[in-house]
Amino acid sequence: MAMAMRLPAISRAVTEVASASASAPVGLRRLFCSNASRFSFLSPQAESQTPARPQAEPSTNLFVSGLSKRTTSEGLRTAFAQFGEVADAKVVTDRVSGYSKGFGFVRYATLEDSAKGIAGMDGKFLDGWVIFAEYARPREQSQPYQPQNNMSRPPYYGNR
DNA sequence: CTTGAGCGT
Repeated sequence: MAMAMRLPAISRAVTEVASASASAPVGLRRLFCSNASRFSFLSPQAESQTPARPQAEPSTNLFVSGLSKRTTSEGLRTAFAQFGEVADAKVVTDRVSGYSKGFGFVRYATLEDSAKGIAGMDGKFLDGWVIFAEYARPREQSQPYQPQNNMSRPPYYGNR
């Protein structure tokens, strides 16, 4: 009775690992599959079909995630500067508390440097955490601060 | 103020 529970529990765990690898972000997926997906001659369709998580096109700007919440913008710049000229490095912090959100951005001076930065830093350790570096998606809103929530509707307190 | 899977006030 008690022994019979063990085997299903194991196979369930295996299934969960497999599905986690399938639904994980591209950076995280490298943990499970490494570069094996590059050799996709066994399943040629996998290459032509758009994966669930499309990668951003190459840019000088890098999205870096998996950061320790103790990693600062200066630490980020120092780590990535080994592989190229860093024009800007920024750990994203909560506006009110000021604490790191665990990801950030690194902008290199050139596309060549940003490619070397990904190659050199993606999957590496920084402050005790495995970090992921990939090309950043273009920002959704433009440069000056604009609240994404439409609070523009004036308050209305009834008559008069 | 350190334990998340995340694209910037």
